[in-house]
Amino acid sequence: RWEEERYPEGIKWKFLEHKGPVFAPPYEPLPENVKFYYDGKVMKLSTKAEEVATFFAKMLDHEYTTKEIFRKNFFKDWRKEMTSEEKSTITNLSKCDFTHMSQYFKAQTEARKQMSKEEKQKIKEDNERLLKEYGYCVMDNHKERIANFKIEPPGLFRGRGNHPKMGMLKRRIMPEDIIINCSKDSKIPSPPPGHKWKEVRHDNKVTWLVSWTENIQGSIKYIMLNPSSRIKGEKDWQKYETARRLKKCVDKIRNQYREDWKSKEMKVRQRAVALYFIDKLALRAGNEKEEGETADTVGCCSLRVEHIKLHPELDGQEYVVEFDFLGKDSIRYYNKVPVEKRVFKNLQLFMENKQPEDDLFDRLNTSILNKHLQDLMEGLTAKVFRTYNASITLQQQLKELTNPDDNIPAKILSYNRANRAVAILCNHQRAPPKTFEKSMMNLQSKIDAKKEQLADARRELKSAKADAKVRRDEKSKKTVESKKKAVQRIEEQLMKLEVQATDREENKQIALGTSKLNYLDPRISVAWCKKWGIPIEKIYNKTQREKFAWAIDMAEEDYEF
DNA sequence: GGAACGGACTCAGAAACCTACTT
DNA sequence: AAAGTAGGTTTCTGAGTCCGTTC
Repeated sequence: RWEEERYPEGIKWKFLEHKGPVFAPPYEPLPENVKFYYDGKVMKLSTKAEEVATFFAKMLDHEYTTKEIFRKNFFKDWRKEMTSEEKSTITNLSKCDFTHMSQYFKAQTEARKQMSKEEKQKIKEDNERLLKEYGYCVMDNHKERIANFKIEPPGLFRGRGNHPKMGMLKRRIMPEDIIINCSKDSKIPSPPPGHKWKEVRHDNKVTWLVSWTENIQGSIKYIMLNPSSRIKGEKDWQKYETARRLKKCVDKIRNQYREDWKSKEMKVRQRAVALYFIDKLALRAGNEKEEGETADTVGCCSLRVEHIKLHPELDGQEYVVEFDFLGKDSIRYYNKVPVEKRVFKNLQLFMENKQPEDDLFDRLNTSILNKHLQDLMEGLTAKVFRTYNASITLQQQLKELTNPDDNIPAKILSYNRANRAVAILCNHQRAPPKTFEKSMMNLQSKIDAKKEQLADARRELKSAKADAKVRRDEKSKKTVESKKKAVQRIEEQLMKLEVQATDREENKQIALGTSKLNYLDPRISVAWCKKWGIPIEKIYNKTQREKFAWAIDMAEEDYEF
């Protein structure tokens, strides 16, 4: 039971043994008959140049490949892989014809789909073997699942949003790039034959097993454990405990920042207004980013003047702030929020004599803000507000929306609605599924069919009743009963379908997964299930139940966040 | 102090994959 | 009964937060 184990400060484990990473399969050159054309003429590429060309060919249908920056970055990196002859011939990407290669890959995909059962079974078994050998490690006394034991294969970098580095070549990771972390007394994983690890270290103050430096941003990538592991679960639990501590002092903090709106110091005022946004709107902290290295996105502290508009009055409301900016993953945040007069006046002050591209909070950054929060409560940082507000919203919404008389599907709809309220708060959006319209129509026709079926069943019941009135025998009574049951059953089915339709419609552009997995104290959901007799499987699938195992056996129906 | 940087960890949506149901 | 589809699940890897160190 991991909940009971304790480690000295900063120590993450005592024993760690694993098999090291699985490398991407080596490049397989294209068959002779698959051609690349330059300027209308067949051209045989060197293996290295060909490999990079296939990365582009595989993405040909994606709109990425039409973007100027993507093409420019790709072409620059591709040329680095070319022989000098290739370099002198291939000077213009627009003259490159990858369509034959692209068709070949499509055919391959198709062929994979068409494989016989036996072939598919064999692949499945191979994967299982790989998972069994490399997918687990031993950390202290537990065998634990590893999250990502496969090294990322080479390919073209695809950032999110308008990323300046899109299209750049993500190089192949070799054993010589890899740092292994494990305990001294474990069996140290061996590198592939003929290769060496970059380094083997024994650092039990960190949780990762393998790391390497990626070539696009120069950042470090890690292999770590699965969410079901002790080390992740314990951390997750701690996160929610910190948020619960915030619950106890949030009123005090709110009073404090409201006072600070009046401060003589500009820095304090900015801090207080920013904190108000973080608290009220669940904005992210907003670290500074290096210009030109990433997409231009912001969070609270990095908001610029151009990201907000002030409306002294809008649609009958006073002091409205209109937010419009790109947040994490270049997801747009758009919101019109009535705020307190003091906040509004402060914002006007902060914006005075500034250009649109100037920082709104020019005296503030996340480090200043977090230092202040640390003084208000131990372990408090900006992101704790997101966790706190998400979880408390779920709890509140569940209380408000759950109708004790509802059946299980209707209660689950209520749960999803509560979940949705949180996703909206946290601005968790998704692109509407490509098949959305169609699937909605299918569902509607199912509903129509069910309605007809219900009408039929009701007619039959009516005539059975009439019949029974005349005959007054046991047999016709029984018929009435069974027809009644049929009507009830169909009504229930119809209701289920309608609930499904509502749920899906409301969920069109909302992503529930992120909040469910990362922001909602799972004990709230577990308690709710227990209270209303909802099977936990209706709320959490298998993976989620594994991740939240700690909460499932911890929480009783009276759990309060 | 505070900026710059490296490092380690959480959180993010898209895409690939799988499976159960239809046709 | 094979093939096609829809929708849920898993994988993938990029994008944040936050902390410690150094100058």
